Amino acid sequence: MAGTTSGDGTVGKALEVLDQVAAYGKPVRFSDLLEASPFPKATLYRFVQTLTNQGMLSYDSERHTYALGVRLVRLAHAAWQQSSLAPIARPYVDALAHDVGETVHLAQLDHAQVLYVDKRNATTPIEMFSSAGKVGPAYCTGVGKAMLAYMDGPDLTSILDQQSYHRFTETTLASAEELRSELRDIRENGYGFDREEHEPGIICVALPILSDGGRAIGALSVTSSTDRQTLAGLERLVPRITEATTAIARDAQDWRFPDKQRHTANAGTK
Amino acid sequence: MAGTTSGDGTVGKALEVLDQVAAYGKPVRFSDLLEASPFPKATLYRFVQTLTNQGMLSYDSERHTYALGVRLVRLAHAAWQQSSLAPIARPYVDALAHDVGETVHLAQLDHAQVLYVDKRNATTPIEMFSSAGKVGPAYCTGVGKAMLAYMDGPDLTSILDQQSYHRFTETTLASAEELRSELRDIRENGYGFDREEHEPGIICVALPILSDGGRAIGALSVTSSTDRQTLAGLERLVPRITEATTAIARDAQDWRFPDKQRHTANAGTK
DNA sequence: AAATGAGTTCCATTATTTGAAACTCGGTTT
DNA sequence: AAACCGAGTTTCAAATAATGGAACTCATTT
Repeated sequence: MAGTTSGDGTVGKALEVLDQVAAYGKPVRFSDLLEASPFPKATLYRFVQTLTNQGMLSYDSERHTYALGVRLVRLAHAAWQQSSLAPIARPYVDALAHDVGETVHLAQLDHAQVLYVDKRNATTPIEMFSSAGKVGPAYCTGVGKAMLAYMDGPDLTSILDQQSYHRFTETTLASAEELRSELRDIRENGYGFDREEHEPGIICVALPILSDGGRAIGALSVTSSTDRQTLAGLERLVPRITEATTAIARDAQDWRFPDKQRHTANAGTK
Repeated sequence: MAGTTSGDGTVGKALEVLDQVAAYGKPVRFSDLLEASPFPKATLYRFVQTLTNQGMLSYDSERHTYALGVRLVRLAHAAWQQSSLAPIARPYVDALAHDVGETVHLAQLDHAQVLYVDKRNATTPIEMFSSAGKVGPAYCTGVGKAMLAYMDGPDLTSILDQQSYHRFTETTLASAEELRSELRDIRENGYGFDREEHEPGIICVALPILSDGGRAIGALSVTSSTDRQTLAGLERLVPRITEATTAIARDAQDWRFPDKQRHTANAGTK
């Protein structure tokens, strides 16, 4: 009991402090932190000290401010490599982006949100963390819907319940019912669209990346604007995108679980 | 006393587990972790549970494996924005890379190591996390030496003591004494070179990014190969790079500490 | 010179962590 | 089929580490 937010003992509380610093968005003084914190001064002080010792926070002794530390960056780098599809998918995403000449997104599901883990844009060369690491809504993005389409039961229900269903545009699917019906269509077709549901003028086609077990372990989308493209035009890219998603799925299976191979039902297709 | 590695109570130990998972490099089973861990089974078990609850680890229930969690990626995204020079430096790094047509690195010091926080390469467009988040040795890289050159006293000594002084190449400075002498030169000139000290055939020129207080808050380097460039050729780029470093230093001052402005001695140079 | 306030330390109390051992549960061996 | 095995999970009294009210520094303000 005594649950503030997390409930997971000391470690949970310390991590809460990390989030607080992250939420502040810029280097933060101790007193600012104290104000926004549920912990008494001495306690918070010790947390901040520990986290700083550990490299999770960095302390600027000139300004007396704390910021998120570089150890996080190192850990995130490792997280990337081992728990995201990005390193596996890279060559395929590169090739796909090159071939289609449009923006390509690689995303995974993080609880009820979409986490973008990679992005390739034909024109602007790089966006670093600013795109990777970003989160977005699941219910009104192509990649989000493509992944949700391959879930069911209580898992899906729980996620659908957590969506905000904010009506960003005219076409936003703003209820769980509409969304469920859309998800059925997507599952039938094997791909789905974003019909300006999140941003006016922005459309995309998205495909899930499916594990052998049929779970969506990620999704790939090609995004464009209504100026340049039509939904039909994007739909013509589906075969090309499918090449990428199946290749990524295959490699993910091999790489992440090289020893324990599964009852590979669908092997040998080409 | 009782010092395993960190010593910072429960939080330190939990973070140690995170590092362990990171070091493993791929999804890891509980028993593998247990083998490599100084903690008894029940203790480790609770840590892993807590970290999973907290989203710092993710658990794959099909394979019974743990991997670094996505919360890290989100936190790192924030760390980037607030505690690295990357977002501030971006436009200048872009412009510099474009002008010089060579690879540009932006780095910061993380304890005794160099942490690369951004990279721009004229030819290949993107490398995402694979470059950002990477760490390298301080004593034999251009950026590392450029930053060390602006440290002194016990801080410097402590860092010099932590270097491995592995002799990567013929020209590697393989002792603290040689390095100290080199650092003096760099401080005098305001810039330094990597004379194939880390990798044969790879040379670079590096400049520190200096705060008003004269501390090196980062470094910028232009890297090339002996095939294409000479040290003298790189040296000719120093004025152009200086433009970038001073601009970044100025913006860093303004952005990170917008309220408390310093006695800006060097303002108005175009 | 006194007062303020941010940041830091102290220390007895209290709650949490600790870890050996016991248990559960799939799967394998006899 | 019964016994076994090993990975993973839970239990609980003892030990340890976290807690936070209050006192203290030290720089800045009035």
